[in-house]
Amino acid sequence: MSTSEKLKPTESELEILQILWQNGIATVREVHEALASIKDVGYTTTLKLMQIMNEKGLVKRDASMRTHIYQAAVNKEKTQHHLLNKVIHNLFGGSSTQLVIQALGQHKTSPEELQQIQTLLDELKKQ
Amino acid sequence: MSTSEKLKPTESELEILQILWQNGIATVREVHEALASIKDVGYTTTLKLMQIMNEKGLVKRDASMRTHIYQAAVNKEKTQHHLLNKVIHNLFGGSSTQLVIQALGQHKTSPEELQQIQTLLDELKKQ
DNA sequence: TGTTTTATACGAACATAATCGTATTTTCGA
DNA sequence: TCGAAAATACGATTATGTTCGTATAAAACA
Repeated sequence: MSTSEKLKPTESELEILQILWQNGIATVREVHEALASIKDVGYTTTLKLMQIMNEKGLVKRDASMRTHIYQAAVNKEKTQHHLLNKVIHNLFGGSSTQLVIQALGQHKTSPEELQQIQTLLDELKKQ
Repeated sequence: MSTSEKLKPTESELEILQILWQNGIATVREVHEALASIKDVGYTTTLKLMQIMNEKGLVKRDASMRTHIYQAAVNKEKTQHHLLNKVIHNLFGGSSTQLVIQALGQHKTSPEELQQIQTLLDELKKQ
């Protein structure tokens, strides 16, 4: 599968990637438990999804033991970057500023976070 | 269709909504020309999509004349808000700050836009 | 007026994603 | 050791989205 395609996981695949990004490595059972805690899903469904993700190259697995060990095969930041660009393009007419304004406006942001953004903003202003 | 469902247009539907949000009203022909200028698509495909969107309640149409007049039936800002929340949740673990930082970091932002964000940031800091 | 163009309606085909049942194998505990 | 539990493989089904061909009707026009 192409690099660009690999950065376009489906929504279900993204849920699994989130868990793998967080855990580093995990078995199907572990991923499934995490998923089952937030939604109603059967074990073999999770298994099948992870098998498909393996075929697509979204995850890697160590199949040397009976219980396979999975890990993400795509970079978290790259995936975020790619999907965020799509949102900016599809939803905000290409203006990241519009997106930023919407995002800041609709959520409660702590003073610490505001400071974090301020720091980044100051740096951008310098250039 | 439920309100929440209506805020989840597919990618193709979103392309059409963008055009309608921009134009206010438009015929199938007009929407199609706009689409055809950016991608390869047949007229009846665009027509069918807009018919489906009408059934779903994503658009409204005036069918009193032979050439129907379409307009968006969902609010642009609400749709942006809803989909952005999904991205924040699915992709950034619920942290809008992380999204903002990524968005600002990966794009060239003009001084005017930076100022715009600064103004918003100042307001948020006051509260 | 007769032919060509333009419009909508609608079904069918195709692609992709998601879900789950069943078969098979392996492991482990009573 | 034997049966239950746990794991993977895999096919089948269902749902959804996308694409387009054909039929039909209305309008334009030569």
